[in-house]
Amino acid sequence: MSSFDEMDAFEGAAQQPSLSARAMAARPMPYLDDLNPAQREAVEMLDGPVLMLAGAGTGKTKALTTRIVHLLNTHKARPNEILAVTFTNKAAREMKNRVGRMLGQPAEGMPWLGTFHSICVKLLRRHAELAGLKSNFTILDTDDQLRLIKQLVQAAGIDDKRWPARLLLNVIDGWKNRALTPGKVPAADAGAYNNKGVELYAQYQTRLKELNAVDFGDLLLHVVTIFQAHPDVLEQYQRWFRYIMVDEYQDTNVAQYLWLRLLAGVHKNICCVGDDDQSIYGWRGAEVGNILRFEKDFPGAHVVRLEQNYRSTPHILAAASNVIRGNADRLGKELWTNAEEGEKVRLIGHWDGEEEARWIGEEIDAVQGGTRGMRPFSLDDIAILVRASHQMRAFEDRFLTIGLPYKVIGGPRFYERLEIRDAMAYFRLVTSPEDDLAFERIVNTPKRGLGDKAQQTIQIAARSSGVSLVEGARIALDQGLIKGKGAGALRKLVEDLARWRAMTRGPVVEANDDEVIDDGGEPQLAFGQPEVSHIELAQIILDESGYTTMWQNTKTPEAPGRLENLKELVNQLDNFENLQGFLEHVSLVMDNEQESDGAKVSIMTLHAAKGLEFPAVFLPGWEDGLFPSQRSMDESGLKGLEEERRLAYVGITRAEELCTISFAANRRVFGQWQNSMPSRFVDELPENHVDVLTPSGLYGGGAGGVSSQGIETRAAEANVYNSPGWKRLQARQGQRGLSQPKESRNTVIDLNAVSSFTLGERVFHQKFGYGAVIGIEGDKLEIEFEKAGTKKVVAKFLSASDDVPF
DNA sequence: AAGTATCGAATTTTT
DNA sequence: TTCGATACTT
Repeated sequence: MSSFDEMDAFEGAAQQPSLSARAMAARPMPYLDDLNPAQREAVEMLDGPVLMLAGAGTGKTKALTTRIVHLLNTHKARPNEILAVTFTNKAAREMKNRVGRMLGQPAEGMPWLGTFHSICVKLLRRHAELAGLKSNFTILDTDDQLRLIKQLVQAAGIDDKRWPARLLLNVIDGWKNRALTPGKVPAADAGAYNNKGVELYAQYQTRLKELNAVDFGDLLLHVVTIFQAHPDVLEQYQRWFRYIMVDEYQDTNVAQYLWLRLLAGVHKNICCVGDDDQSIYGWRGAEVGNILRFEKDFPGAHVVRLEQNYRSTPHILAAASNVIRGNADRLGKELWTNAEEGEKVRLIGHWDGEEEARWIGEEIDAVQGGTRGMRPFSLDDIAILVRASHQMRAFEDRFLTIGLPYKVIGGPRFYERLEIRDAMAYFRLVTSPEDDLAFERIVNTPKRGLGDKAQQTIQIAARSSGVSLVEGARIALDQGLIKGKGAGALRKLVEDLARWRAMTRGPVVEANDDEVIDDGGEPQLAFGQPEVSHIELAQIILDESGYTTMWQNTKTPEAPGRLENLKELVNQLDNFENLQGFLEHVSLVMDNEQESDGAKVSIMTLHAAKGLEFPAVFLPGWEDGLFPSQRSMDESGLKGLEEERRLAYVGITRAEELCTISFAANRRVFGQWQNSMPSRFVDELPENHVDVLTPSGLYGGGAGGVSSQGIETRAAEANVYNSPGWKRLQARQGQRGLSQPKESRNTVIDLNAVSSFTLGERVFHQKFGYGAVIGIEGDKLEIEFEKAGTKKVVAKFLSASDDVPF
């Protein structure tokens, strides 16, 4: 499969000539009139290297998509000759949609628009043998990776107390990000991980090959390695991709950079879009240097700056600009806007983290109601952006108490949840019985009485015969090596797996999709097997394996949710032809946007907020040590601080109309009280664009200046009042303030909530679990939870415990 | 092999 | 404080 004629047909471009035909027909270029001069320049400069420096909110996606349309319209390239790379599936999807909309038809004919990883999977499946793999290799998730590495560490006799496997994983990932194969790791770095780093890395790679598996880093690393070792293969692609476009270039790592350079080697038509000021993934291997060096890397490069901002008010932009000015290594950009003045950025200090959460809760109410002299905001318009996810908790607790609907964005994602991974491991094992990692994951889940010893026996049996673990288990059973109740359970498991597998071969396949990848598997018709759809099969697997039962018998508060998720997983299968297609999809597309009903405040990390925008943004926790993060500064020094500053910049520029920054003098960290100084970034806010608010409470509001002097006063105060007695007093005052003035809550909630619970009733709460009602105050109930202690909660979030399935 | 206790650690996480 | 992993107990 190396000729490009085949490639052409394979990718579906030939079957869909209509796209290019249509583009050809579209003579006029009205889309160009929608652009400002800078955008237009970026769109029309099609040939040669181009760096599009696009500040926050300057319409870079628009420019990027228009550029693609323009390429097609001017016949510079056919849809399948354009390589357009993004980092996230979401970005890829959006681009695809927008291009499709502009062309007036779905952009299905662009097979090479996707994430780095999904494109690399395509390439690697084609040339797998050049990397010592079969083209149906599996892609491991972090869980699998870690399990594998742990085994190697153990085998090497390393004390994983002192040298956690997790650390080695990070080291290896780091090398892969830098495109370093074991042989290429520089001597200076080889000392990592107790001097065994490189050795274990090599072993790990060997093991992956044995398993016919790759990790995320490998997807790029293998492709780069193949390109470097096989110039003929590289050249085909170099010639094929006439135009290359890259989104979020500031986030590329070395491997991605090399990949791009190699591919752009012939035509040199590469257009990178990015913003050096928004590089916040350095800790993950991203190299700001890539974007800073662009003009050197690609001689004759044109740099276009997109500086007109369509998102935020001048005050917000001024605040952001002033903060980011503190960074040294910048390409330089100044955002401007035609927007109305609007509100100044608001700054407020609080006594402690709880008060901060309380204040923000009240402020959201005010902003929502249209007080503050602004238009009323919907809860969907409001976001709280934190530096570290543990900060979210204070807000969740507070919002739960006052009944403010919220959603946490970017927590553990659907496919990363324990129960989903378990279920997927079963599916994996059914579609590919040689998937040892999947087997290890579920042999004893649910409990089958197969402990360490039994599993070791299986390992040995498998290894001595050179077969998969499933086969090894069969052998071990036949030889009577496994005893006790485990034997029966294991036999059942092995037989079940075979039986389920037989069911997958039912006459289900209707191969018509344009992306069918022939993995060499032979679709056979099996006779005598019941005809079941993959959806039914999935359900059968979960039921017959006892996995569903296991959760039904679990009486922890989260069990019902897990069962829900499993149901949702089975529903998802509807979108796929078969289990295999589903698994392939999931390994790369880990996101699953669940639409929620009703408007909700969003809570997320600053990292998760990149690329998003909200009319009103709250930025809490601006304290030195927390933000900028102490660890970041300790580990990466000035570089770390600058990345933190970019994070501040990203945070501020998410806001369209209202941006509120806050900090607290005291915060409970790991159960210990700590006091802290306001963030140094607070000092970098420009005074004439900032309104300093005074906290509403009686305490903690003494100082109010933005100057560092005022700040020091505050810190001193904090020390004085840091005694336990004071804190108890504050806590009590806080409690009183809580129940008195706040009765102006959503009446909707009140109506159906008030009388539905009685004293002493047993109830269930999504987050806190089971408990009993010990007090009622309107729609707020005091609940004594079995696990979580006594809490005040709004009735809306409770259900009578009988509702909950066991 | 499974349940319980104890100890230790706790940024950020696009794929 | 809470989570998780490990070690010890039954």
